[in-house]
Amino acid sequence: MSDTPPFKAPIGTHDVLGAESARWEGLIATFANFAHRYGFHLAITPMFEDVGVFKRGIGEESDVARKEMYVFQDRGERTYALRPEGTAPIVRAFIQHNPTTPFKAWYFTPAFRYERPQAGRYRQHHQLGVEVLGTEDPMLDVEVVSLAQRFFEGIGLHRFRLLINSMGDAQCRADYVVLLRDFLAHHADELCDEHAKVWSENPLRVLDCKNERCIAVTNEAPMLIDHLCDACRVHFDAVRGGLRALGIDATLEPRLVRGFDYYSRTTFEFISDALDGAQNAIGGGGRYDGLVEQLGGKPSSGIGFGSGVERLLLTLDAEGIKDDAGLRRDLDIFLVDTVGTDAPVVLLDRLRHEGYSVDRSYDQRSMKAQMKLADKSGARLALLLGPQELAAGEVTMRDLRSGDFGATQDRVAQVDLLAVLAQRLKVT
RNA sequence: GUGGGCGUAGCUCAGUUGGUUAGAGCGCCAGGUUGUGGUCCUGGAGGUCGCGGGUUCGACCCCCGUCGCUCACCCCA
Repeated sequence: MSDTPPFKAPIGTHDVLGAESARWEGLIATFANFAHRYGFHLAITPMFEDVGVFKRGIGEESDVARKEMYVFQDRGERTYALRPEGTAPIVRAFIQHNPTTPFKAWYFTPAFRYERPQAGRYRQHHQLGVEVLGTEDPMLDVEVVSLAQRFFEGIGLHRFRLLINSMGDAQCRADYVVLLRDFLAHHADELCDEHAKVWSENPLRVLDCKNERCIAVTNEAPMLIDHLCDACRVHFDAVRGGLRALGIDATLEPRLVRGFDYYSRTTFEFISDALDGAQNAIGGGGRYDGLVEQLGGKPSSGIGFGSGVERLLLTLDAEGIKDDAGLRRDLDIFLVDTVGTDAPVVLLDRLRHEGYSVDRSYDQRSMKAQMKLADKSGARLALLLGPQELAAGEVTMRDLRSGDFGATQDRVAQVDLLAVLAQRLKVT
């Protein structure tokens, strides 16, 4: 025994094991399935990038870039950052490889931000998301938003809302910010303590401040949605029209201003009404028509969506959804072995080769103990292989889910086993 | 970075105004006769009471520090 304290997972991180990881598998598999249906392929990019990828991408002034990134130097003195979000790396890869467009990628990735952890917020969290690069067709906005919507519905969520807004393009947003800045300058002393000082640095931030005083001021402020240029207006109308055609209810929220600088035109956020904390956004995204150029590529538009896995799980709990889209994985078969020869391992190999999920117990436990394990495993069937069966070339097949205590078990000849299993395990 | 709450078995917690061998439920292990689960019964293993210091004849309990967890602000997923 050592007298040093045991190691623990770093602050704000957590291990996902056992029953919890089964839920993760379910969510990820479901998302992958939806992404494939919408024509996306999986993109895997490095967990760390040149720090500039993120600084230039999300904006040097953003909180994330300023104080939340995990930045480090490798032995070659290169400065890297652990990815704080999923979009910039995909865009960097898009520029580097110049694929044909539209380039549609989905991802599952950890994201790292140095923040104080709290409910639904971690230093390492995980996101599921999609990105589409290379076209500004508003139908893509509709597809991305509807993919998110259908995914949330698919995992069983009910109590959530979709908020949508347009941030305009570089030109009309800049024109609007002049208006807003001018307006705020006349009301600076009425803002909340925080924004009274810093409103000038990023006037848009004031719009989504939850403080009553800021809200009172901004209620009278000009809104970007009323100052879009014609092109942005037409684009946004097309997006909203498309969503309406799909029966997806998107509430216009002129105050919706997302944190990263790269957003333009369509922005959206999914809010859960089941989460009562401040961390109630279960997903969000938008268009980033300037980002590719920002990172050194040819002007090219893009749109994406991301959702936090931990927060989705929290939301499923809050809504009382136990089944997680029916993706719990239980064993098909648990093998009980009291012979202690090679026969059981050979049988396991055969069954697994056939595609069944099979487990067994180890360390020569009593049959009673093995049956308890079989029960806990959730397996549908127990196969018993003991001296009697071995001698007769049979196995005993016992149904573990037959509700009553009546023993529904049969002896099956080993030569017939696969055929019988196919029958028994086929229909659920 | 700032502030509140909490740290007792693997988990959820109890622990009387500080008093001697620290408890429960669940979980885990083993039994309940002759190879069989889910209910039930019996027994068992398992705790430096987060860590360090202080007060005291005596501290799980009081004080200080520290680390960790948690919740909130900020921002986001």
